[in-house]
Amino acid sequence: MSTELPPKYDPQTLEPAVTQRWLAAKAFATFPDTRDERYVVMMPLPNVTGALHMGHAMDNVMQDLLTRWHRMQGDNTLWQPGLDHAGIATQAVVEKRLKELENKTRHDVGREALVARIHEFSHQNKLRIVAQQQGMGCSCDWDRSRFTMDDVCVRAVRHTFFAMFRDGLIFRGNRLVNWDCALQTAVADDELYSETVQGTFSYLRYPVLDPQPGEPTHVLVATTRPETMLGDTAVAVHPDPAAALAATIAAQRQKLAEAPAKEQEAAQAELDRLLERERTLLPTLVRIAAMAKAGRQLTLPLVQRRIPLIVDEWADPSLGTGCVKITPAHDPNDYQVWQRHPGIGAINVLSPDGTINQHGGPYQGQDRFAARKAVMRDLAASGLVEKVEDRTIEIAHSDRSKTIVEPYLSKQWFVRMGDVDGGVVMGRGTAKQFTARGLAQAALDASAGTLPPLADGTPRPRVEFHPDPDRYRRMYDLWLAEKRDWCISRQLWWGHRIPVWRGDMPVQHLLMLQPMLGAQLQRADVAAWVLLPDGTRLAPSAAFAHLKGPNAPTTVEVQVCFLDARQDDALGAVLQGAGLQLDPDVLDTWFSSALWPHSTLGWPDPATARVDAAQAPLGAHAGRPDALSYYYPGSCLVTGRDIITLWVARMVMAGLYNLGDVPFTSVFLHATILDGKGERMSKSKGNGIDPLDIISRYGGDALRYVICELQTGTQDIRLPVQAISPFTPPGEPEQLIDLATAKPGPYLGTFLDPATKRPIDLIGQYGKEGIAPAKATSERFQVGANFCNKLFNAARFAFLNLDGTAFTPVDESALPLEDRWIVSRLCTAVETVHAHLAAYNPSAAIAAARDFFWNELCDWYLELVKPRCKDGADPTSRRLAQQVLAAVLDQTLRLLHPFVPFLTETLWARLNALAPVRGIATPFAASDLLVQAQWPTTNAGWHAPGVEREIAAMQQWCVAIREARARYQVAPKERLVARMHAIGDDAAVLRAVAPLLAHMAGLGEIEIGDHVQRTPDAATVVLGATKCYLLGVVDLAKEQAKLSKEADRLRGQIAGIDKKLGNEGFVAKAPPAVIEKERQSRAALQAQLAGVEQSLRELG
RNA sequence: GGGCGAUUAGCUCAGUCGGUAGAGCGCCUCCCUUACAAGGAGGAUGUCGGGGGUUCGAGUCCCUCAUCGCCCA
Repeated sequence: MSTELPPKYDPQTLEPAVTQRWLAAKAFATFPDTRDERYVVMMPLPNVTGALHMGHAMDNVMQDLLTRWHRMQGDNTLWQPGLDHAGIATQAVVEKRLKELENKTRHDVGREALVARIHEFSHQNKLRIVAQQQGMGCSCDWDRSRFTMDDVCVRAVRHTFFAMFRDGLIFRGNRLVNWDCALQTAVADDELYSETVQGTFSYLRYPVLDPQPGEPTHVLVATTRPETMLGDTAVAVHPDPAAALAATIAAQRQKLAEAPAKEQEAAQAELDRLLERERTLLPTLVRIAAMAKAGRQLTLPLVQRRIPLIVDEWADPSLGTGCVKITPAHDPNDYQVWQRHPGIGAINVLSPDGTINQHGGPYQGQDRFAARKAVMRDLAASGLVEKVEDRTIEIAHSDRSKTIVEPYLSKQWFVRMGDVDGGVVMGRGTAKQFTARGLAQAALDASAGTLPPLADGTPRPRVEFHPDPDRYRRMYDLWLAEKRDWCISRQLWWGHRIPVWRGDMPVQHLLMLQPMLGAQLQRADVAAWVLLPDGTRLAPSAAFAHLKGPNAPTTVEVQVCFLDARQDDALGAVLQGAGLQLDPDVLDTWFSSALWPHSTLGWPDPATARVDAAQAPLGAHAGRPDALSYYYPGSCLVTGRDIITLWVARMVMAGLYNLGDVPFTSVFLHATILDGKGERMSKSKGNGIDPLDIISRYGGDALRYVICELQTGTQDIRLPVQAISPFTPPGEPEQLIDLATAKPGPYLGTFLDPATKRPIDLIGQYGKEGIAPAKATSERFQVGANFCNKLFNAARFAFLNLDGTAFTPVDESALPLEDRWIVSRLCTAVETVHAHLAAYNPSAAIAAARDFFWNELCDWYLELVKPRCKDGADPTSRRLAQQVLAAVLDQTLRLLHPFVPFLTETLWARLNALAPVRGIATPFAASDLLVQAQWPTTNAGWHAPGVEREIAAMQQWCVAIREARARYQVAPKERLVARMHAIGDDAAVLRAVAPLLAHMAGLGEIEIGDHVQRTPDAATVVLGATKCYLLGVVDLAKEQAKLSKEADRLRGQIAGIDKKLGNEGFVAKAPPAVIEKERQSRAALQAQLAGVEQSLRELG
């Protein structure tokens, strides 16, 4: 392989070549070995649904940064990559394409064919995602890549489900879910978005059954969804409407009294409205409340059902009609009312496809929106519609199908998060087994550090959050503390099917089967439950006893789960014969994600985990321990804030439940990437950026550099996004359109180009509409490309001078001043970068690395050694310079590698070729590939504080002289004569650095001492007690003005300090050290002022 | 409605223990100096969101208001 560098920095050719080298060498592969130090990062598995965006880029770069850093430190480092099948998101995309391209629904193609199509679709995306990750330089162990639908993961899901089901932690229950009628599945709260739509508010009259004299004949209710009245099971009124309304009125009076002027009017209007209600509506409500307490009933119109009038505080007398129709199966609040009044029951009137079911009487079969019209028409015909108002309504939509979701009562599977009588056995059968009060409590204990110690007494590791431990732990704890049961069933075809056979059975039938089934159901690899009609859950043996007893019901529900999936085939027919069916639903994607940190390592049994032939085996082999025992528990989970509850908490629970140990000990939460307007980046909004677009424009290293720089702490990041205008004529300079200020276009994801007023399409969805597609980019990444260009050129300069550099041990203290200085600064840089990385502060780390490289190595050291590298320089000095330059470049490349791996790896190869052995007193550890090289270690002998002070003085003088040169417009090439009036230490330091200063400040001659004299045309530069005269550059009048200004500035500063020192409080209370510091700085300023004043006198 | 966070240079952000504010980009001046114009040398730029308070001293601690964001219901 040639290590020659091209003349220009070109990431587009350089980076793919490096990727090939790494992959060919399997540089990221790792295996269990005898090292105790290990570092394990489990990639937050991206969805297979689409490509990666900048959020993933942040996530991946942070992981790679930590991974490379630890790998270089010699840890056995595993970064486990993989992909998530993302149940609903993926199925929705494939179904949408099916509809668009073939006009078919999933039911047209069937379950098996649909799953096959999704597999095919997933495969394409997997390739794309891996290409993106490799373009970013991700150093994952690709031979261990997993997919949540792989055999290994499928088995882990099965085992976990089985164990939780057997332990009674998984159960099926009746709950209100968000129902997506288009996809016909429950969707999670985080899969919803809300949108304002134009709707109506209909006032309906429900007849009172047998009204008594003086009682109202109807009760008025109001609703935005009239068709749900078919499922009403009650009407509620407040138990004490008078008191409730009085309280609201009192609160409004208070609000009015405190309202600022501009809100006065609105507050007064609201108060008037409430008082009006008190006069007109309240008497009726009081009467209705009394009727409710007397147990009166209503007739539900259209379906002619009797429903009770009940009292419940949910009915607010200040809103609507003061009475609320209660539809427990279709409204979350009404569901709560039902929980408080179980007697009223719940009636679900919707079929899964959103049509009215058999409970809707005459409306059965109608779509819910058609039924809404029909219900209103029929109610109006009966004179039961009081009025209809137009109203805008916030309504929840499914993010997957973009349709309105319906609250829907259905049977779903849940994981019990709360505490359980007798506790939950965690890590059953492992050496780490313990008992927790419940799953959520175990995860809470993990963050609090209150898990019980291991059997040998050592404390169990806890989970800590970075970089803000308290804040993020609070988010985690607050969510877990609710201990809300986790709904894990999804009515989809794509995913891990719920492995439970279930069905209703006549008790007689079940008892007949007992001789045949009884023994099977007792097996350790079979878990079964019998559910009585009242919800009681019994184990088979208890159930058989109970069902033979006196209070036995006639039918029961039976649920059976096999540990071994093959039993579904073997015994399925038998169970089917007995009337059971395999549950059609699949598991929530997060269920398999929760297992990721151990399923990928082969749990429950690495020895029998089936992986592809080309992949790293998970079981023990070739004398190595198995992957699970070596790599679990892992080290650090890197992810965004929004995932704390969805995933981090669930991984901790699953790890503790299956293995008795946490999956990781650190959680690094990085920032969220926002666009220029502060909005979250999203593909569908068109403000997202594909990392590959940045890479093709600026390079992967530039992308990484800037991402590291952006990650400062807890601060979210604004990344202004520009579109590359598609309207630029060929040959003309590219136009960028700022998306923060561009007006939105006709569709979501489109914008108007301000120059041409034509729309552009940022999401590639509107080709049919004739809208020009445009790529997004961000100029922020130019900074990263500039850095890389600088590094490339600095190294190129070094290489020009390093050919054949040999290593000879040399004591650091014997080096010339500038060599000792750069080595000392390097040492500080290494310590600083390391400390910032350890504190999860990549921005501070890369800033420290950059400052050293650019501001010290390039700006000073490379310039300082140039004379020693020239032809004709002293050979010994030249040889030393080469050795130090090679050594410093070596350490710098190592230090920068985790940030910009492609370029540093390229330069490393060239350095290896030119100067194979590098070091100062001893040679550094060699490595063919930088990715596997040793992280720079600090060397106490390199620190040279005295040298740093001398060079700092030289730099100060250099800058001051350059400033004077600029001010007096001295040509760069002109060599000046400097006379420096200095005494004592100052003079000694100046003499030591004089040759360096002369070179750097463009001085032809320097004279130092207390005897030097200025000339009238000399510029004077004053630093402390020392004055420097630059001969022959000055315009006398200008100089006088300048010095006067300078003297005024100094007097001002001194006056400031005098004021402080004159303050009795300050002198009395401030710490002595602070006072002393002020005194010293006053003395220094005073000396400088004296110098300036003298110069003024000298000017005349 | 509840919780969390933010507000510092034109832009994006740092700012440790309370001791008179920094970086990068952008801007201005000069320079194509034999690694780099994707560069070098120099320069300008701030009522630290507003108002109170604590303190000898507040960007930093406390209260309050305003604006913006996120999460939860």
